[in-house]
Amino acid sequence: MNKKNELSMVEETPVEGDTETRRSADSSERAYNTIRKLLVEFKLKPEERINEVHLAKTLGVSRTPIREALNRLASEGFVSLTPNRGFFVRSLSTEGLIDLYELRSIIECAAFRLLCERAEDDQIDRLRAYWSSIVDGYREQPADMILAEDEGFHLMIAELSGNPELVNQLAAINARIRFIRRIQIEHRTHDMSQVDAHSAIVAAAIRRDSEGGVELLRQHIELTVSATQQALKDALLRVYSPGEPNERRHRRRAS
Amino acid sequence: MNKKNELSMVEETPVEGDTETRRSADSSERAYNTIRKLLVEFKLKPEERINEVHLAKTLGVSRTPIREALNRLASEGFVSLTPNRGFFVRSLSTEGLIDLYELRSIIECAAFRLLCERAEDDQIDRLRAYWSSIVDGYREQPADMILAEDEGFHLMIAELSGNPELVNQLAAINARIRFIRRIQIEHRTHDMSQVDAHSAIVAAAIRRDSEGGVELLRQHIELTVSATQQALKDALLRVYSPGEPNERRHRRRAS
DNA sequence: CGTCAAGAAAGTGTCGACACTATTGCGTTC
DNA sequence: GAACGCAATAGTGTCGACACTTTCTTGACG
Repeated sequence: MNKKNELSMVEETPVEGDTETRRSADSSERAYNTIRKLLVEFKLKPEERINEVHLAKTLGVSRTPIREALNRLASEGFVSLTPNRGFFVRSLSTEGLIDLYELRSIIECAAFRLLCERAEDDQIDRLRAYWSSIVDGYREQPADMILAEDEGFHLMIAELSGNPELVNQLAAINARIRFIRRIQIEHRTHDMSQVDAHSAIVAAAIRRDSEGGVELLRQHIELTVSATQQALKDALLRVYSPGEPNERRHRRRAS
Repeated sequence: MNKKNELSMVEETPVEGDTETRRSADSSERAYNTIRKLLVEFKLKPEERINEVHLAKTLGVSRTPIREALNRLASEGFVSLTPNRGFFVRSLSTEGLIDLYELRSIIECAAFRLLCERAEDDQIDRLRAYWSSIVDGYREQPADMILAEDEGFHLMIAELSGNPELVNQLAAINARIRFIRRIQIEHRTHDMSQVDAHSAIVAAAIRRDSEGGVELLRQHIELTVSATQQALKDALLRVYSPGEPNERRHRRRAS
């Protein structure tokens, strides 16, 4: 069997240098983070069946924490579970992504409205301060940094809505679209417009211009979507790169 | 042997009558459903620590499926996980509930707008047909039935938005507030208004009156919230009722 | 009497093993 | 040589066991 697979490039050290049977801190949590990263980076490919034993060996743990992680990832929509057949990587169509962005837009716009209604002045000022603290040199950051700061900005809006459920939802959505956002950011197609948009949104928040801010947000996100669609095509192309056979597709008997 | 504690009133038969070592169909799934029901019905009380071994014995399975179920329930917000200390039943404050309803309102209103924009005429007609098929005798149904039909109605709106993510979100939210909705429905405080509201919403959908329908929905849900707050108080009262001793859960040998 | 420490008990986190199910591969039949 | 079993293989679902951590108990000390 070939398959000294491409997964081994994971930076997680399989086993710590400790001869005794000392268990590592929290296998389940580490497994969760690692697998999620694999999914996010397309190391595990859409539609692919996930082999638990294989993964367990790669991460140097037993199947138990792997399964716990996969269960969590399943309820978060990263993978799906078919009884007696195992976990499969969620398929990622363009549609699916658009749906997610639409959901994100809904959540964020609603959050902004609530922010305008409810947030204290000093909270809004914290938003302003946060953004102005990172706006300088925003473009020059590495992609991961930009991504984190952008997510932070939008999450802060959700927080200022005063509804923690909105924060949770947005965080979950972010996690699911992060991989493609990173790709998109690396393209750097519309950097400045993003910076401007954030500033404009802050301004709208300060004057508590609910409808104006919502419109800005909507456009901001919509702009991202169209840029993202192109990025997605590139990504998919890269994933299913012609070099790889990648064809042991699972067919259950077609009736 | 069996301690016959209060959990055993769960209808789940611990072990199937099969002499051979045949495993039951899907322990994990059954555990998930059972535990969720326990949570929904306050058999497991807010803030309470969940004892895995105990639960495992009660359901007649090992801890593995229990833990898988709990992990799922954790990502769905039913329970929380503290490392090395285990799972705890999510505390349920009135605020938390209001936040959830607010989220629900956001999702549903957005779904209705999308429905007005995108749904085909025959889809909307299916909504109308579904509602008119159950509107007769709606009041006379048992609470569980009403609940299911009401959820079905609202889910259908989400489906007609064309965005499956909205359906997922709404379904998840429904699961989390179901327990209190049932209690509220048993109170039967505003039956007719609910029936009327649904009919009015259908009418708005038919004439694709986006804003009108949204307003109806918002009011409909808001009405539910206020009715629910009272129901919640009753429920909490019942849970922590002084009448029931109910305190030998994990009180091992009182000295 | 309160408080603190050490030991006991209870409980979680992970493991390796094994039963059961799905899939693959091979030989047989038409 | 395609379709159909049927055995071999691979992989998931669940279990009981045990190491490690937290919580409770007990008893010495102030």
